[in-house]
Amino acid sequence: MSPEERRVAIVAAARAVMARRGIAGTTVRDVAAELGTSSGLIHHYYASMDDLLAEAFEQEARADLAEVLAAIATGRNATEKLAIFFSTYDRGVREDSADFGMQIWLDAWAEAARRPAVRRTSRRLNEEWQGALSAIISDGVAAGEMTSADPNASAWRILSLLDGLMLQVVAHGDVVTGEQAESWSRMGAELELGLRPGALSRAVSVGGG
Amino acid sequence: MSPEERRVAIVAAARAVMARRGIAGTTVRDVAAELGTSSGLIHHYYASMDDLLAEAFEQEARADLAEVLAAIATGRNATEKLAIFFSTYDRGVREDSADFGMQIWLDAWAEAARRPAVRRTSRRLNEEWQGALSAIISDGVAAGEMTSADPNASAWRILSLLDGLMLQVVAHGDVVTGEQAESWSRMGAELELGLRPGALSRAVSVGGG
DNA sequence: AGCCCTATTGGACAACCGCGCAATAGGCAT
DNA sequence: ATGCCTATTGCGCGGTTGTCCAATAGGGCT
Repeated sequence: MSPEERRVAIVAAARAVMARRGIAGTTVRDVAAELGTSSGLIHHYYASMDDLLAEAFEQEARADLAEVLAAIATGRNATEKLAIFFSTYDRGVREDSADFGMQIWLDAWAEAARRPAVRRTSRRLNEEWQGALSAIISDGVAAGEMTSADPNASAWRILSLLDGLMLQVVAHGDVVTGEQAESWSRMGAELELGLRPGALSRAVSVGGG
Repeated sequence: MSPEERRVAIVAAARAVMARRGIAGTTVRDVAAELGTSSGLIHHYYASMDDLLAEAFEQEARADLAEVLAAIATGRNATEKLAIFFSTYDRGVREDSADFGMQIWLDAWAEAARRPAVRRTSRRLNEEWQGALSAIISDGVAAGEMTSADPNASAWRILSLLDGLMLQVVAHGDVVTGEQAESWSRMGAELELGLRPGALSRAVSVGGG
């Protein structure tokens, strides 16, 4: 296996373990076991565990973002794009929780205070999520589909509401169900943007329209 | 020192270390050093570290909750109580960040996946915050001050929006400022409850009226 | 075939963790 | 003063972590 392929394989293994055990729970030996190689090999390609974790978190988060952005791009107007945005979170919530990567965000936010590399990555990715939402809202306002006195603030509110609700689902289990988090965040967004109730709730088949 | 005093002193030391290093970064030896005693003594009073951390976190979080509830009790109607609720968060944001305990909530939510005792405590405290908000909203709706089709859901939305915004402030610094988080969450609550813009923004001096 | 380079191994290492235990010390009742 | 009781000590145990390194294996070039 070439050095380039090996580096890719190591990060892929780290992402798999991270999705299962979280950032804080990912160890060198876990990654090595996932990869089926020795632990020493990881340090032959990555100088420190912090570097590997930061790289793996960035790729994991960015892959998720890219996937959602691609799905959003198929929407034909701002309202439809937002509906698709929520439907991707819907899909994430309903999936087998082992595959759902929200736990790594909880770890990233908590670890941000102590790991500068993780903080920078986490912040940058959060800004990109907010920026994507803000752009959609601005377009929607310009097109007369929705109203917002401050698209920037609206985007932060919608994203933070979703994060806050998902946080309860992931951290505390069924104190808030995934269905409630999804439904409530849609309702919050509709209210925020002056949309009629249910405007974001109708099923939108990704790629189909 | 009597056993009762000693238990109090141990938890106090644990809270001090926790505020400085976070939940995940608090070890038996750290607490012992803070207390000026041996590490063995901690286990003479607390069966496991998980128990001690959960107890310390619970006291820290409950003290904050009690303080806010006491301030809220001075409000003469639901709208005023909500305004006071936000003003206490305002105070927290503007304080020296070293004293502001939001970081331990980030740790608690992340550690919930790995520490059962912490998860139970975190969940219970979050439910109490939501319950307090829900009660105020129900009263406000009954009194005709505000509207909510589902006070329970409204309370979760308001709390989650605030948590999500504060999360950005604590984890990422000035990507969202404390003032923005406070202002935006007030606006979200006003929208959620059908209050006129600014209804929750006017200054309410705690205890004064 | 022979050689060299490097990917890879597998374990050693020090530092840390929670936890438990035998020994001790110090106060209080007698 | 004596003796008991328990708070407290200090260290050791087993296990974990990230990191490092000498040894090896295996593939490509001469």
